[in-house]
Amino acid sequence: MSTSSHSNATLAGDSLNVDLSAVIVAVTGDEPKVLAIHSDDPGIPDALPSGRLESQHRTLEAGLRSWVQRQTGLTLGYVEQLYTFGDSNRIVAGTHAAEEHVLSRILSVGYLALVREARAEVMKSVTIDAVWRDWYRYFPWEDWRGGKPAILARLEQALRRWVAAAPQREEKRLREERVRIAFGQRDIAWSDERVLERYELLYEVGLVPEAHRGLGDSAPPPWAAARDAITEGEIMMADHRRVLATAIARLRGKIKYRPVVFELMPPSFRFLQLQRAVEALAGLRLHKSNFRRLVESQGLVEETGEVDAGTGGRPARLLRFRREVRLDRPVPGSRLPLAR
Amino acid sequence: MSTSSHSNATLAGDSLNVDLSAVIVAVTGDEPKVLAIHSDDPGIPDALPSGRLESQHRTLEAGLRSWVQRQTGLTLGYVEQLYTFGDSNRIVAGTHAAEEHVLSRILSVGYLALVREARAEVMKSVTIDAVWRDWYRYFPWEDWRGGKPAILARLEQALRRWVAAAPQREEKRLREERVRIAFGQRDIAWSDERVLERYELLYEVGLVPEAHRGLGDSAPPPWAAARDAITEGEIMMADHRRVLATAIARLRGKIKYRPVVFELMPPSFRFLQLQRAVEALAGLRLHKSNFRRLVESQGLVEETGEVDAGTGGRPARLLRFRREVRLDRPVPGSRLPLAR
DNA sequence: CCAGTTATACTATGTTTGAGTATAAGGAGG
DNA sequence: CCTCCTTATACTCAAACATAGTATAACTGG
Repeated sequence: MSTSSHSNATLAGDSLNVDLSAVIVAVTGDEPKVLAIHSDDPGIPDALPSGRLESQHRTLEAGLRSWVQRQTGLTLGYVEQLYTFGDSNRIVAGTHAAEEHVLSRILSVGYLALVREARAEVMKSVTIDAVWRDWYRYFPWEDWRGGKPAILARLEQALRRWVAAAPQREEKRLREERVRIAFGQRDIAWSDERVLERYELLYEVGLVPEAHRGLGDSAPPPWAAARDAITEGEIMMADHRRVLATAIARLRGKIKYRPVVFELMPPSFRFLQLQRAVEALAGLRLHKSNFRRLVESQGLVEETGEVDAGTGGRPARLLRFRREVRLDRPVPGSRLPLAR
Repeated sequence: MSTSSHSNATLAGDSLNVDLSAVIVAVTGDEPKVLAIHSDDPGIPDALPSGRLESQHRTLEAGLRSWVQRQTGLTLGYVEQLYTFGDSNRIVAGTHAAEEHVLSRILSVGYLALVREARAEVMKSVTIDAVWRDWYRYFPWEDWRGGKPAILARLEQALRRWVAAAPQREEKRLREERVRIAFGQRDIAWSDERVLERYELLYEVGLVPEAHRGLGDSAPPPWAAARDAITEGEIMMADHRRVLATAIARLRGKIKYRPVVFELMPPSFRFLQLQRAVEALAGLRLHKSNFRRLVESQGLVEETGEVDAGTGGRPARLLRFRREVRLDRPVPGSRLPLAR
């Protein structure tokens, strides 16, 4: 680009690229789904829909929407920025090393998008293959709906070995505490929201295959003895699994105080259907009548007047989301004790 | 990349810069403070400490810390990413216009940092002058500790004129609703967290001077009749006021369910002092004994054993934050009714 | 018509919050 | 040294909300 060889380059001698990637979530039946770009080549892991920020994109969000449109055919509705990742991990050597050791730093802006039920409307272009995946495919330890997931026993075993392998006493205590908080042991309860914390701990400990990627030392550490432990939980391209973990954590937090689930529901639905959707996202089982009361007392839904037979039991009244409720309505209790 | 004349350029013909800016918060006495870069030239508004991402910066956060260190002499502790702004508003004409109409897009990553009480340790270098400012200087309508701020009456009046000036019926209803939610009118209560929503509404309506900046039409719209209304609330450089609004909103949300206030407190403090700090941030008065009960019941503090006389009343026991409490500990009530 | 499944109503018991009152312990001014 | 002002701390009581149920209703499939 004109003048000197590095003109207009922010990072002298380097180039700066911005990746936009989207975690597009839907709920089908009882399963939380995420849209993934899948390659037929078995060696290539799934990726999130993503692309580079281009100059014709007016805003970051517009750029994201246009990439998703191109890659999946989907037009996004609800979109929310998640986080901007820019670690040195993401500084990768340029493809043409001959060009004076150019480093290309990648800044990656992650987004969360919510769409209504996964229909067949996803495009299958010649080169790109977008598929809906159960998100627990990538995070099997996050689904507690059927009780404690079996894989956790193995992970916890490996984590205990890591704790035991600490060089000093103090270091050991710190490791112990981190595991205890992230995975809810002893007096601390499992928290559905600590998805990112858990993933990052597993990454750091080396219990997740991408931790040994591109670093030469591809041998797993001694505490990851059982080979199974590190192969469960499917890997993703680049740091997309981390972005997905961020998205799950954010969404799990948000459903507790904002009525965002309705972005994922069809126009009319049954109570239990709504409950199953929330359970799918949170990875937890909820108490039926109390959940019902919660939703009713907040005035989030109204009856459509219709009834759904064919559920295999007593027919249910169909509900719709009350449009009058602002999407980002805060909870009644402000958590701070206000004066007068 | 490479090959063509636009080698390594993400944005063909353009260059991409990343700005890092920090909202550095402290509480002194009863005032919420933010660190601002102040120019002696009266025509230049305050700015947030900020700088460009450089290639030697390993991570975005490291870049931020190094800029803050350089500009203010402060070494940051608690830091949290806020948001990445990348609107076309921020695409500004390059300094060397001769160079084939180069546009330089600015991406701006905002951070929130919390530091202990504003001490004199802020550096005064030759060129840069960092000062602690009461954050309500920039957002006078956000401080309800002394009752409804006087300026709000004027803003609401102007907003009513804007609503009335709507071309159609439906548009009018929409404007009415937005104002009602953002500013807490009718049946909706004022929410301390809707800082950004309020600022963006004022911006859109043109009640804030920066809305008419660089656009030629520097004349305020008819509904901003009273000139005073649009001059209150001090302006900041670029979109820094928006970044600050984002930071205040985030912090006000966070203090309700995470014990982050303690990042702003001295090593030991009185109960009322803690309450005043929270009140300063939230811009609201709190109920004394209920606040005390809340803090005590969560086990956030412990007595140091010492006592502080000299408060003008009965001497108070001094407290300290209980280190055992994890900083990002979630609240007990999960807001979802769990099963079994 | 019986078992299984889903829907919906209702209830008893506890915990948390909102809004106080009451009392304690200092300083300053007269 | 008594009174008023300020701050601190303890305690109370009712209303609101949450937890963990039970009970009953209404369908389907075999």
